[in-house]
Amino acid sequence: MGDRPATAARARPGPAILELVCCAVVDGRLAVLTERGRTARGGTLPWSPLDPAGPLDASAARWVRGLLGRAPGWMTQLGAFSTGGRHPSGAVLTVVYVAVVPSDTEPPAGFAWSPAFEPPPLPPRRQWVLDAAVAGLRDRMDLAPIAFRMLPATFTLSELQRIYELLLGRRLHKASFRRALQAAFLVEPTDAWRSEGRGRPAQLYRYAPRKRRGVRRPVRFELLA
Amino acid sequence: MGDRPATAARARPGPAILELVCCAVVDGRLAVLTERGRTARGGTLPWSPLDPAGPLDASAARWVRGLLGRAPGWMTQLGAFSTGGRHPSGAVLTVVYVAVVPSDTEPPAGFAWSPAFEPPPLPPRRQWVLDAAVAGLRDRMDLAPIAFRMLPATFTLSELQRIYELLLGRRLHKASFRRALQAAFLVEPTDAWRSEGRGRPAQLYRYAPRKRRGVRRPVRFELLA
DNA sequence: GATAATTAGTAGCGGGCGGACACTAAGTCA
DNA sequence: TGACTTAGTGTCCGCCCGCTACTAATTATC
Repeated sequence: MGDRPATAARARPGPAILELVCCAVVDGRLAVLTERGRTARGGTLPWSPLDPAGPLDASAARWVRGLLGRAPGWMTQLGAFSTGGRHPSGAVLTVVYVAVVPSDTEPPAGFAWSPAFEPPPLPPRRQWVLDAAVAGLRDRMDLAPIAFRMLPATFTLSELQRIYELLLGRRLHKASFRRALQAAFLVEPTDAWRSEGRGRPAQLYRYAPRKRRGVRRPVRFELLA
Repeated sequence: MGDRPATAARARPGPAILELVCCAVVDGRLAVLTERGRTARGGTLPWSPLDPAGPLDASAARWVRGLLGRAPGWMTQLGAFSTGGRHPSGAVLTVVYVAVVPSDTEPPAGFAWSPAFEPPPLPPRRQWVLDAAVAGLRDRMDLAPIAFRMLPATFTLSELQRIYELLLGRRLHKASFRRALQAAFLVEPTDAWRSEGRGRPAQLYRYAPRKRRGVRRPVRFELLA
């Protein structure tokens, strides 16, 4: 297995595609963009043939921007996976990207928001990719402004906290959440307030991160295995 | 192994390859496995044509095991990148894997350990991949037993701490490091001691993680951007 | 209107963790 | 024998994080 063929053409794989897990919070639940009624075995995720010219991230960004009609709030590559030869496109290799968009993003024609935690029946490989994508969001949300990009330009701190709770899958304590947020210099208050249903109106904030260079985490051993 | 015509690459994605960033601690420095004298523009990383059958992780694991003569201590996929059409194989897509092996691993014929932080001249894309790989190790070493798998079966706690310091790029405090390690139930002492040069002999430990279910991290906002 | 209910936001307490210093232990080297 | 080097531990202290309890401001209900 360590040998190389005389010509690269021998092991030439079939075409590769891009696949997108696009997440948003819709109706208070985490939702993912799916193409409906695509195959008998279940829905598909948005996909596109891969443009091999230029950086992959740039190609993916262009495609997603065209698909959604707007640039995603945040996007990253999840990884490459073999399709097992079962993807409708005939591709054997798929590079999966994960994106988040604000709640008010309209799904493109032919697509719909599906609940990420009770999605419509998906083929096992795509279900696995979806789970991995949500886990990837959860793992990175303390290093990248993922939650902030799932919100409009101004938002209440309760809305922000709800996004964190949805992605983390557990309740958070209000006071602790706000204290940590304040210490991180990530948001600044606006002079606007919003009254939503019952209860006291909430102040609106905007995402305005300050410098904060060189925050060194303590070493932690959190491996469970 | 000449370049593939640009038209063929544009018509459909050309072949893809696997590329490996294999790290170890050699002579007290972080080292990466490189193939020497491969091209005039600089060294290359180990690579192989991609086997499109079966899961990518399994294909990569088989290849790396054959290359090194032993299974890597730990391995994960870093991501997929376009080569810019400049890889000697003619591939336009490369899937990069990162692996770590213990210090006593002999480089295969034609390969050598190069210092990861002052590597031989590498083409810019490969240099970028190498940097991203080291950063990936640093980011994941508190969630995966990366440091432990760069050591032999038994090791001293000072050796373990030195691996953390190399990957994190900063000194750690001995007492704090051991306290956190103890609290995580990751190692157990053996009854062997090792005297290395001057100073008091150090007790040898082995990696023996215990259960530790459900350690919930506090929410932290560490995004700098 | 008065009162309850609901949501927003803050104050303060207490435990635990992590960084620092200081110390002991046990070997090598002159 | 004493200086030096490395291993390993005890302890203090400040800060972070979770919790409880409180105030503030609006809507719903009678």
